[in-house]
Amino acid sequence: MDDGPSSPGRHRQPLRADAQRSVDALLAAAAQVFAESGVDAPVRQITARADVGAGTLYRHFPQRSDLIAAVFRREVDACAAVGPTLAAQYEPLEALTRWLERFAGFVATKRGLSAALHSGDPAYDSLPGYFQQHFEPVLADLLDSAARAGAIRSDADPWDLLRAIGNLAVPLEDGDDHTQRMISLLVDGLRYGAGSAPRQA
Amino acid sequence: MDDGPSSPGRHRQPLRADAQRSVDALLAAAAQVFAESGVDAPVRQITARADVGAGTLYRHFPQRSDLIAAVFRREVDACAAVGPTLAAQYEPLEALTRWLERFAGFVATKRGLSAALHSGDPAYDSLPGYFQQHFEPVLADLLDSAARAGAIRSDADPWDLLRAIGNLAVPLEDGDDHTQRMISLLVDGLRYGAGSAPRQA
Amino acid sequence: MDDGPSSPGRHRQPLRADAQRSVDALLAAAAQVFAESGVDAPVRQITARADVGAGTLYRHFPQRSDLIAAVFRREVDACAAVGPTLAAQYEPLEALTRWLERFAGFVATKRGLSAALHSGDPAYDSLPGYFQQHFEPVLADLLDSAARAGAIRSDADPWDLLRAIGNLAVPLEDGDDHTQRMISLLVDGLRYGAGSAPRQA
Amino acid sequence: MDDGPSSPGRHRQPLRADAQRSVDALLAAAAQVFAESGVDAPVRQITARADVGAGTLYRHFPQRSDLIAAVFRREVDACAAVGPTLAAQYEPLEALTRWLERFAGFVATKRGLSAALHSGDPAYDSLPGYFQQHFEPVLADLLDSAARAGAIRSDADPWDLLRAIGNLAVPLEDGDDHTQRMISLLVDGLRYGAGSAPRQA
DNA sequence: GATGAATGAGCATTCATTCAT
DNA sequence: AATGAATGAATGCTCATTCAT
Repeated sequence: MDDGPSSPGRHRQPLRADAQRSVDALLAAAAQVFAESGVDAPVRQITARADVGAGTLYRHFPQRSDLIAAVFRREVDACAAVGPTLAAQYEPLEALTRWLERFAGFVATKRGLSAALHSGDPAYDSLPGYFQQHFEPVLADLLDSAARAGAIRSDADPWDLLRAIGNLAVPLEDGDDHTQRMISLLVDGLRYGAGSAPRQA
Repeated sequence: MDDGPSSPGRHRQPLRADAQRSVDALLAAAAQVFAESGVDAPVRQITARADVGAGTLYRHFPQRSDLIAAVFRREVDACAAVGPTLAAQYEPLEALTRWLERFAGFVATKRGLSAALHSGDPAYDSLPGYFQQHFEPVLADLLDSAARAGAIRSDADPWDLLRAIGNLAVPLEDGDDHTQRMISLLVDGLRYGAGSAPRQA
Repeated sequence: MDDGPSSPGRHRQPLRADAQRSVDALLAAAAQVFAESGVDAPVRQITARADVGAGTLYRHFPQRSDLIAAVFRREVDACAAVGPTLAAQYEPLEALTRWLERFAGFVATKRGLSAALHSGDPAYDSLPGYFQQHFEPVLADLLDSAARAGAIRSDADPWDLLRAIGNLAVPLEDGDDHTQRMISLLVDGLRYGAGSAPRQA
Repeated sequence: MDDGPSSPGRHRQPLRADAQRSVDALLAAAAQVFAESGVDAPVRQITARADVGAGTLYRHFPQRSDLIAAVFRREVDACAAVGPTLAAQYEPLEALTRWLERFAGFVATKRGLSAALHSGDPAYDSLPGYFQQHFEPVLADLLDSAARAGAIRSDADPWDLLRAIGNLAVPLEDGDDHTQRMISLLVDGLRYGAGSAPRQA
């Protein structure tokens, strides 16, 4: 399921020790830089922090999106993995809400990611597919469960919701829970018109 | 001292004829350029189209946001003005929905505006205030009416909603009404838990 | 006939004093650099020597070939102008030979020019036309006169000869008159088979 | 007669089998790459095609010119060998002309070779000697025969001619026989002033 | 006031060569 | 011997902003 950093689909190919060191340094550096300056931070900033030549970065991550995907892979996996866990622990609606907040948390710390996704720059072309592939099934399951439980309508499109929250979830000043309120509102929208009425016992 | 285009609050000081001509040309040019290439299009593109020197632009619009605000002023005013009109023509909930879609339409055609607002670049610092000042009261009224009519809850924060839709409203491919669906969902969220139950008679 | 450096065909537009200074500095610097390092020397080398920003160079000479043409314009003009002069002073064959040597002298000091002409790089696309336009008519006249005098054949193609000598005329070590010998040989080739026999009185 | 590819003068030392395989692969790959992209094609292109590490190339061919010479050795030998053959089949002048065209054909397919020879880059220093050593005697013989037959003058310098045609023979667009015409012209130059007059019986 | 020339830091990217593995 | 990862200087080019004219 996992392989060399730049060839997400091929057969695993063990990296030489020095290469592995470089890749690790780059991922760590990029993670920091992305957090501080956004995903479109200058390449140099990353290589400098990783103490690595520019060519090394391009060797392992020929496309900018390759680096982004690699940096976020762990986080994406982690976030996606939370879906089933929540589904097992909470009742469907609660699980859904919690996961959306979790997902928003993931997005919010990725400054510039949303912009990059819509920039039209071909260097980012592969990213939407990457995210869709990893997140859509998870959300689809959560929506299904909630719908089957009668808690929400059954016509919600998971990709629609992911895009919406992906755009909504902007980094905020401390103490501002705008994103959370908006998620709550969206979920209420899903509940509205579901089989069971909202209020009355 | 004057309120040349960049100082909206001061005492009016009529521009010299040539200055006025420059400002007009810049506004027209910027409007076109923003529409074609987004609000972060290169400055030269604008000055070239306006047939004006770069210095002239900086004289009248020292900050990028000054130009953006000036360019959008008419559209902002127009969009804001639609609020009362809709309120007079439709029942509260319908008016609210329609205006939010109108507002989304405004935002969607401003490529890069949302990104600019969150870029952290001080050149855009004054924009959020500008939009808040013009749009918030309008939406507040619409929400109030709808709430008083019992169509939606009464605790909705207009600025929250404006920000949400401002982020949500991304330019889409033809035929994709993602934004409209999401607005509808948000409004349903507002309706959920309002005095009257959604479905049953 | 002559205008702004980058717009060889338009109406003359007097340059501002500072612009003229920059252009002059650039031309002087480029001339030196081309002589030392060839026409594909790094841009930076030229701007540094001219004490001018990189943008200034690109403003006046958007294409590399624009700079080359401008740098060589004087020399091209001078070389082309020598044709009629020689034609007036010497008998046709002598004039022809002398001009070809003069032309070879022009080419020989332009290191890399010939290579640039054949590099396929679009940045040099306009150069062949530039040279053809300036040199071909001059050589055509010289060939015509010599042919009419019966000194050479009448089927020589001027552009063919220009290309040949353009390639032939490579910078040589001091004291090596390879180029001159080859020109002489080519001219002998032209004489061969002309109306009058070579040797016998 | 032959030794390690890079040390033409030392005592023969048979290569290990794997080393020989590498060298062969490199020569084959380089031949293809030179034909497609010229002799100054990126090194990586060659090593990639040879499926060999970069270090391996540098081990066997420390200088770029070593590789070029090795790659062209067969072709050079073949071209040189044609001289005597032609001399045996045709009368001297015809043989001379045909061989010059053959030589031009060799040069013309080596994109960038002529430029490399004059680049001043020390990596190419040894090439002129290599070519001189192989081609000069062949041409000297052809010139001698033609001169002794009275078809051309006797003062032609073979190295001069080789250089001239080496420069002249530039890759051309299809259907353009510029090079052939120029060779013909040069040969006519050689004929001019020879013992026998060109035309009159 | 207007102009637009000049600036020059900044960026992505390539590639010959070295050297740890 | 072979590998190929790493290096990092070098290069062309852009563009916001300033300031001489």
